[in-house]
Amino acid sequence: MNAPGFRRDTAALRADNTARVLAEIRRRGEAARVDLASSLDLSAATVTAVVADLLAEGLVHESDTVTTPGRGRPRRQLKLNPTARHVAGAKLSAGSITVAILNFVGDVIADAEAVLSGPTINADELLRTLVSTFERALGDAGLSRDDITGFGLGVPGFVERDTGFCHWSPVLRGAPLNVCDLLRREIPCPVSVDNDANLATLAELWFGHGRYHRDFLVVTIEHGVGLGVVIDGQLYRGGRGLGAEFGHVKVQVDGALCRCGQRGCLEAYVADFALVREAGAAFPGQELPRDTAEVIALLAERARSGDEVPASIFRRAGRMLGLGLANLLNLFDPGVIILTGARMRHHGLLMEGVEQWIEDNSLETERPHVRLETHRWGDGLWARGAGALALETLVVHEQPD
Amino acid sequence: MNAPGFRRDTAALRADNTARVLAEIRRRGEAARVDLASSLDLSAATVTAVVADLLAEGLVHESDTVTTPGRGRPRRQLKLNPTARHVAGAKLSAGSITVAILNFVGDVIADAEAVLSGPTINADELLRTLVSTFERALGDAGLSRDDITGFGLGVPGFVERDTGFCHWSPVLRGAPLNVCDLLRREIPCPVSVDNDANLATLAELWFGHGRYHRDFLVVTIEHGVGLGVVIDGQLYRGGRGLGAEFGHVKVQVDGALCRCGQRGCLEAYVADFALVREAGAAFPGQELPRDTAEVIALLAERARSGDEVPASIFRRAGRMLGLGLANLLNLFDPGVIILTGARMRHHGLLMEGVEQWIEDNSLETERPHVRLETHRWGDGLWARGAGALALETLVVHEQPD
DNA sequence: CATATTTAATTCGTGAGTCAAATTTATTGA
DNA sequence: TCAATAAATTTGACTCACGAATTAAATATG
Repeated sequence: MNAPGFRRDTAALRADNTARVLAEIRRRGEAARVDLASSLDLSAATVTAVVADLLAEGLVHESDTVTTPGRGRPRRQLKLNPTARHVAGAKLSAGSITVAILNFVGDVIADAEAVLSGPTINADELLRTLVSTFERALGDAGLSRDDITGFGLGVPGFVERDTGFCHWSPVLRGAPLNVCDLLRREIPCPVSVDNDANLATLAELWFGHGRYHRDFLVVTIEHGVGLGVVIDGQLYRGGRGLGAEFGHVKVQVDGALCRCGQRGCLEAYVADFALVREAGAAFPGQELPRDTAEVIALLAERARSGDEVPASIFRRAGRMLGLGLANLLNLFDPGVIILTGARMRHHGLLMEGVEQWIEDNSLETERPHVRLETHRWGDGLWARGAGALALETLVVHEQPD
Repeated sequence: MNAPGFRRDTAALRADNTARVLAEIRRRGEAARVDLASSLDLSAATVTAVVADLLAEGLVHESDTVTTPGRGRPRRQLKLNPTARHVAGAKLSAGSITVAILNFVGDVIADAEAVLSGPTINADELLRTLVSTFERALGDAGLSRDDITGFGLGVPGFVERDTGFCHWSPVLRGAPLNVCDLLRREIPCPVSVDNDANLATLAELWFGHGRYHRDFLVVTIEHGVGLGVVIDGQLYRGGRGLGAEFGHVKVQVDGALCRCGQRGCLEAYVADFALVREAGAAFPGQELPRDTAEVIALLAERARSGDEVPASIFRRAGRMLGLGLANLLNLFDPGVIILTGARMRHHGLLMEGVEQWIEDNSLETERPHVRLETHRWGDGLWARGAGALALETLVVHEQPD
């Protein structure tokens, strides 16, 4: 949008206003035309025209529920037609794939999960498992492939949304690889791929806290550390499409080895694998559980019960995270940072002192401090974000109507 | 632009296209209508209409020079009318103030400099010196205050452009302070204030290498370390207007003390004062020159002649800079980084190994590497950028015509 | 030298968008 | 039953950008 060479004629104007109306209705759940006019700063006439088109297309319904705040002609509430479109959102994680089916409103109406053969897979297994899981979710939703008009997939690692190119992933072997092309073999509708942290951010932007902010950051802490940057209501992916790689920001010169092969990455101190690695050193000779999550739970338990060594592991991780967050503040100056991801379960341990650390390491102004919002969302978050990605492309593609 | 509540009617469309035409002419120096149409992806009819308005307003002139590339009707080259408007740009540095007068094209037609009473000044001295230097420059240009339609000022430190608020500056005592309000007392035209690194960036964007890129970073190394971020052709100032504070990004946990009071800031390793501090330790008991630049020149000379201690100072600075730059790559993924500022004179020493460092510390992809462009611009850079800031506000303000 | 060719710029007609103002619609309060 | 009120729609004026046709101004050509 707004690209160089974007033709700014009146049709584009209308398309833009239509998209804004649609987004506003989704944001509010339901809204009367007056609401839209005042929120979007459009004239009532324009809103009427735009809405008329949307009603004719069947994308929006007029609800009869007459909410009467006083006298005067009652406002007709507008809602998105949930069944107008359906999209699928999928997320590749270490060891599993989740697929969700979303309706036009953005509600998850069905989902399915598959366990993978190991922590990393190849392209072949990705495609096979993805399709079968997709089919299962479709069955649950009572839909067929042709009912799906958009497919979004989240992949951890260095993924370019525009091209669908995956340059490196901790989960997917065989990179560099064009994931979009791969999926298109089996999926008939438009396919989009993005970094998983971007999808979590999209979910926040469309359905979560982000609806009420135009500029914010989302930091995800799970198997890795991810970042999503929202600037003026839009997800920012970097100048060439591969930015916001927070997990591989360096927090230490010649620091700990990261799974990406570099040294001193934030992930190498904060992510699952880093904590597990430390656990190995903390309990030498001791048998540790196979499952990563269990190791971390154990570590957390011991830290909480006063054991100094595991406590220091979390302390160091928190300090590095704080350093990284402080740097984000310096560079992006957001009003809000949303922290999310599974690791937020051990939130207390990790975040202990982080806020103080941030405060100590960011410039002092008279302005209100940045707000840190911790958002422990369900696993659905990721897939829902992938669905949002699909919905996004959907809307864009539909504009030339 | 594109703010929530931005009314997208046809008038805004025209205003936007007008601004684009103006910018394109300035970018190219001169251009025929066909050029504009193809570059901006507008129809010839639209360009004719827009240009007609600009000609009528006197902002643009049609040059008679008939450059004939072949047969056919010769193209009429369009140029900005240099004398259509005049603006002033000023820059506050440690120990001096520079003021430049720019014509509508963006050429510096006069400038003046004043030496300050010391490395830091108060608001009173700022205003007094600024006005007297401004008057001198005006005299040189043969203009009066009323001829100036915009005034831009660059201040190092934490400065908010939107409000004109200076939260902290290494040069200006008495912060927090609203610099815009201060200047308005004496300057009759619209006043804008911004962080100095942003102005250098604006200068690159309007007049320098940046004209050929839509996404890039500018890193300034001088008394401090500054950053400017250009996203999609627009200067990005952070979510709340105080972002891109590269100099105070932390490159070391509990690191060297910075003049801002925090620890581990990049500036505390790379900036002038950091090098001088190190020089003091490198030559204990030895008498060092008073002047910062001289100390650094001495340091550089000894390093070049093989003295290991001063060499290590530059080496460490370069390494920290490399770390910081690598982090910028991870977060912004620019295609180009422009390095500028006075310290680029010792470019060789500082940059030795930095490129390697960056490469080692950024993710490996099959894409072309980021391009590092070193741009040793004259001192006029800053003031010219301040002028660009003034020109920018000018154009925006003129749109509602 | 007259004419065709080529390219730049302008003009004109059309479709579409937005807006403000007037109008219609639906409801409440008196 | 009838004003008052507020939401939604319709109407009319205006502007914009576009494409096609037209005009303008040069060069090439025979």
